[in-house]
Formats: sequence, structure tokens, C-alpha cells
Amino acid sequence: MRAEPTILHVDLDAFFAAVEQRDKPSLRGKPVVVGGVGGRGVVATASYEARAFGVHSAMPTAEARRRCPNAAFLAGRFGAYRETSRAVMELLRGISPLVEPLSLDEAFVDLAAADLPDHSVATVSALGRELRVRMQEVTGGLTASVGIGTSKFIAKIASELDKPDGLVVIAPGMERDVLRPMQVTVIPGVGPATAEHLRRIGVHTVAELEEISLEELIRVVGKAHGRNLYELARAHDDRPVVPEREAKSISVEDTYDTDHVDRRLLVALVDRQASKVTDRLRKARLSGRTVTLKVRLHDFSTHTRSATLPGPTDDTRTVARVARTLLSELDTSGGVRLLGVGVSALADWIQDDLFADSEEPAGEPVDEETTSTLATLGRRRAWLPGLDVIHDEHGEGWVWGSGRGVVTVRFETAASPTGRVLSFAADDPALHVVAPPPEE
DNA sequence: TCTGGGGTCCTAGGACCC
DNA sequence: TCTGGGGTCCTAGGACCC
Repeated sequence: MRAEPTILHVDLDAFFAAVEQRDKPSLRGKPVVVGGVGGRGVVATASYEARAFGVHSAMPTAEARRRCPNAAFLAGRFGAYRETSRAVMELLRGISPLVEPLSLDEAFVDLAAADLPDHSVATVSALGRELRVRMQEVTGGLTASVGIGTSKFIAKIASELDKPDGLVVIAPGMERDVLRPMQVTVIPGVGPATAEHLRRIGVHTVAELEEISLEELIRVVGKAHGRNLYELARAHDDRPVVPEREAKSISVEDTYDTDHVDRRLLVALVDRQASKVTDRLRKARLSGRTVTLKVRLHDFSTHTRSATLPGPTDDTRTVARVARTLLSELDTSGGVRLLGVGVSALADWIQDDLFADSEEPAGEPVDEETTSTLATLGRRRAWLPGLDVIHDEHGEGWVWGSGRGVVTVRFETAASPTGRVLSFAADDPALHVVAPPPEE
């Protein structure tokens, strides 16, 4: 918490819906719902006219249609949202170089790095008023709610106090007075599960939360979360405004209108997602070591399976192969409603010669001498899933996982498209590396 | 009312290494 | 032959946010 109100939070009002109303005058003043329009879609943003009918974010679109049949239901135009967001972030960077976007429609701005005569309540309030005017100019008429306070937490609370189209400055020293009567759910990180845990120990408001000891909180909600709540209940928050955050994972997922059972279809869908994910990796000049497959079954149970490669990859075939194999570990016979493929443990873009310094170049056949050397290296050998092809008495297969002295090989034949998965000790003399996998 | 898509962070257990 | 503690990596799941 700072001595002066130097953190600003901006939140564009009903952003996606507002962009639609801006671009299509016939929608102005009418209920607009942006989100999934398919059978299993949910609402991303509802205009204030639609909210009057009880429509809100995360509500199934089917329910929103029931509550507000006359609303315009739109799938969304993310290009337009990104473009408008870019203009907003540009405007904010004109105020201070320290701008931390939280999403397309939200950001923190560190006013301590802004060019201001002082940081009095009067000065930052004037800046807030000016910002809201310019916001409308650069967005073509969109409104925003602005909050200013002595920390991220307080600035965010402030922006929520007078929505839409509001400006609230919480003066230094007033933080706890503002907070105490509020529900604990205003604290970021307190969702339905935590709220229920707290309710069970008789805590509903921040004032009640303040009464709970650190030990008790940790017992109820866990260590990290407990400490966090303990501090936030007292308005203690020293998180800095961080302008550039590095991505930690990239993923793609799709929910289907009907559950899928056909294995061949599931494999094809996973392949397509692997292709999308690796396209995005390459565009971002990133690569990653861990491939995760996400499957949501007919009963909404969600399962993930992941495998970590010895080195980072952005290769579509490699990611697809690993994802396919992970899929084969799950029982999908009851039907699949969602599939997802993600890559994490990201590294900066690897050069074309990534493997030039490693023990054997990728894509090159490994000669007999290297093969026997690899065998004697045992667990030290870095097998490359998807790249090393093995043959033994079972025929030919490709490596899809390795670690702890064991290489797992998948044999796939026309007769058995799902393949057989076998594990070998890395120093098993029956294993021979013969060639890289065929191009697809 | 049957529940999106893109993320982040945390927890807990097991393997492995020193 | 048995016992150990800490650190790190990996995996699966869950809570949460916009």
C-alpha cells in the first residue's frame, strides 16, 4: 500500500457489447449479448440493456435467450475488440509507461511514473476525469469505469464502486473503512469455493474476515491463499504494476455441440488443435516442452494428461503425436464434449540449429556406432519423443516419452491405429534407433 | 439453467538426486 | 543394511479471473 493514490484501474463497460453497439447503430439502446451462440455457448458480455433482464457473463446462452428473447445474440468480432483495446492501451501509455493490461478491456496504470505535479487526490481525480473524456474519443464513444487508490486491490475495488461510466478515488487512509462492510467476494481470489469455506466459519464480510487469525485462515483455505486473504483483508497489497508479462502456456480448446465418440474423429480433432497451437507458438516465436491434452467427458468431468519432452518444440507433428498418445490413455467411450491441446514450459524461440550442439542432430539417421553409444548411456540419454524411431522384435515404433531410465515406445500399424505402447529400459540392447519418423 | 475459451497460480504426491 | 532430509522436476486436479 502506498502513501499516495498512484494506482489507477480502468475497466471498459460491457466492452464486447459496447463495441457492437458502436459499430451498428441499430443495436444502440437495445439488449445485446455477445458470446457462444451454439447449443453449449455461454455469455461473454451482456449490454446493460440485457442485464436488466437478468442476463450476465458466464450464463448459458440458452438461459439468456429465455430471459431476453429479443436481444441480439452475436458471436463476437475479436479483431474489432483487439483493435479498440490497442487504442485504449496506447492512450494509457501516454499517461504512464507503466501499463499492465489484464485483458482486452482492463488495465492497471502506475501514476507514480506519470508526469504529474503531485499525487494529491485532487490531481489524480482531475487526471481520471480527463482520461474518461479521452477514452470516449479514442474508442468512438465507449465508456469506462476508473478507480484510483493506493494499491492494485484498492484501485480495482474503486473502479467497481460506480459502474458503469464512473470515477472513484479512494483517499489514503480510507481503504479499510471502504472495505470492511463489503462482502468477502469482492476480494480477488475469493470465488464460490473459498466463499463457501469462509461462510462455514461464519465469515461473510471483510470486517469478519479481519477477525480471523492467520493460522485459522491457512487451515481453512491453504497456505498461499490464507496469507493472501489475511493481508488483503487489511488492505495490505504491495504488488507492483508489471507492464510486460511473459506467456507461460498456449492452448486451444473446443466444446462440441454434441458429444463425440468416434476415435478416428477425436484423433483428427486433436491433430487440428495441435496444428493451431503450434501455429500460434511459431507466430509468438516460442516453443515448449510440455504437451497437455484436456478432455471433458459427457458427464462434465475434466481430465488432463501431459508429457514433457526433453527439449522444446514448436513442431506440429511432434505435438500431435504426443497429444494423440495422451488421448489413447483416456477412456472416451462415454462421449467427449471438449478437447484441448496446450503447450507449456515455454522457451524463447529456438533457432533452426537447436539440435546442432546436442548429441545427435534431429532428422538425421543415427548410425550404428551412435546407437550403441546411446544404449550404454542408459538413463542419461535424452530421447526425443516423436523424433527417435525404434525397432525391435515388435516392429517399428516411435518414442513418445522417456525419463527415469525408461523409454516408452509406441508401435502403430495399419491394423492397429491406436497402437501398442511398450516401455523399455533405456539401455535395453533390443532397442535400435533406426531413422527419424516419416514426413507427413 | 446444464455449464466457453484463454489463461494463471496453488497443492500434493512421487521420483530422483545429493 | 537401513535411514534421512532438502531441493527439484513432473503430473493431475482444482480454484479462480476476464
